[in-house]
Amino acid sequence: MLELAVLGLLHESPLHGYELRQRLKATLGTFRAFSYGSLYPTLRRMRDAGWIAEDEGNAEVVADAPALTGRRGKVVYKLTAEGKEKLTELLAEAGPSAWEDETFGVHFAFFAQTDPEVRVRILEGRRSRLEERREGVRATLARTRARLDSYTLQLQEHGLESVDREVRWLTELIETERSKAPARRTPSRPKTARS
Amino acid sequence: MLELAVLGLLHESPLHGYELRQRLKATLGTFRAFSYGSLYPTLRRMRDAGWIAEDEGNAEVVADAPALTGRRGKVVYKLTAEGKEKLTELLAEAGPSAWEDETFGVHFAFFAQTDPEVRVRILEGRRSRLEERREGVRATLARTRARLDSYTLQLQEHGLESVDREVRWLTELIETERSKAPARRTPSRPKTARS
DNA sequence: ACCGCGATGTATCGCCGCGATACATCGAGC
DNA sequence: GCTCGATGTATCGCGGCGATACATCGCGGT
Repeated sequence: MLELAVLGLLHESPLHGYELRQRLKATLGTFRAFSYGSLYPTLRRMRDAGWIAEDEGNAEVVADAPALTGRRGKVVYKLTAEGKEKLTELLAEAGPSAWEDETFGVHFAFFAQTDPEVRVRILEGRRSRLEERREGVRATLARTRARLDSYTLQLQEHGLESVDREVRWLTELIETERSKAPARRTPSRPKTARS
Repeated sequence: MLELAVLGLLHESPLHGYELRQRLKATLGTFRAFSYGSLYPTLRRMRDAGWIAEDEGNAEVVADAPALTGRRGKVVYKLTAEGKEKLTELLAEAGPSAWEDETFGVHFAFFAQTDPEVRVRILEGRRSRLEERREGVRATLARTRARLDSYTLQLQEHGLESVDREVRWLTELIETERSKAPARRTPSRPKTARS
């Protein structure tokens, strides 16, 4: 969700749309771009919801250009108290919504602001989500393999390897995360064998 | 685009929505799912455009259940002549639209039905698209690296590696493709499949 | 003999995000 | 003096998604 990303970014410092977009690119990299076609409407929505406020102050810049049709100046946004609250709430979210394809990366990008326990739960959730998908695809593939041409097959196998790779990455991250944290009475099973 | 996938699948045999969805899963695997929320509206659109036709014939099944509200039977779709034409047209598409993230996989899945020269051009286009993105992200990363926390950094680097991996995959495929084809000379005029 | 459940099957709704496009300002370099 | 690319705000249509609703069918369990 773009909202979390905007909240997370604005938590560091007030920004205007264009900067927000640059920061989004710098923060999410290959993972996601977020076009203006998403950004501006989202900003509007968030402002209407009261999570962010437009920080006027560059109004003088406008002064020298009088009655120009829709003269627009920079619009700087900053977090409101409700916005901070919402951010905290979203950051604490560790359920399914946080391990979806599109969402996970955003949550991960703001892990520095996330509670360590929540981090592990998101990581594990994401991993099982991926493992489920992998098994589903593997099952289907086993059933239909014979009927598929070589290109389709290669696509499937490449995809499966990609998923595998991400699972391995997540496993590493989980281990690092666990070793960083003082071995708190682990509520989840220490070494869940194969899933 | 879902349309290409549907056309490609129906080219093999007539199918109804549910089967189409199963085939979609079996064909695209991890790459994409395509929910019913996309499928049915698309089917409607394609029918209205005249690319596919509803193959009635299971109407008798309905007979024994008289005035049931919205009694629905299977709706089998098959390709029309225009649909076949459209499929040929889409399969010949080798321009930017074919190397987009969401589109590429669908094109690839139907490579068996695609002209060998077009295959190579799609593969190469996809690869440069990915390389461009990678360089862009690398540049941004070099500029901002110092300011990023370790999680953001890890996300970026994982993403970069994924892109790298796909580039390598594509390179292999291109080589295989070239060695399969009798080393034809530089394609007669790029035809620049703009659009 | 009955029931429930999961697979089969069609369909819609609201939301989100994308790419394209338009418009406007500004500094740098030719 | 001019164009060009970066900075900047904004909208539009559309394609896809997840959730949801509804209906039928065959199977296994009790």
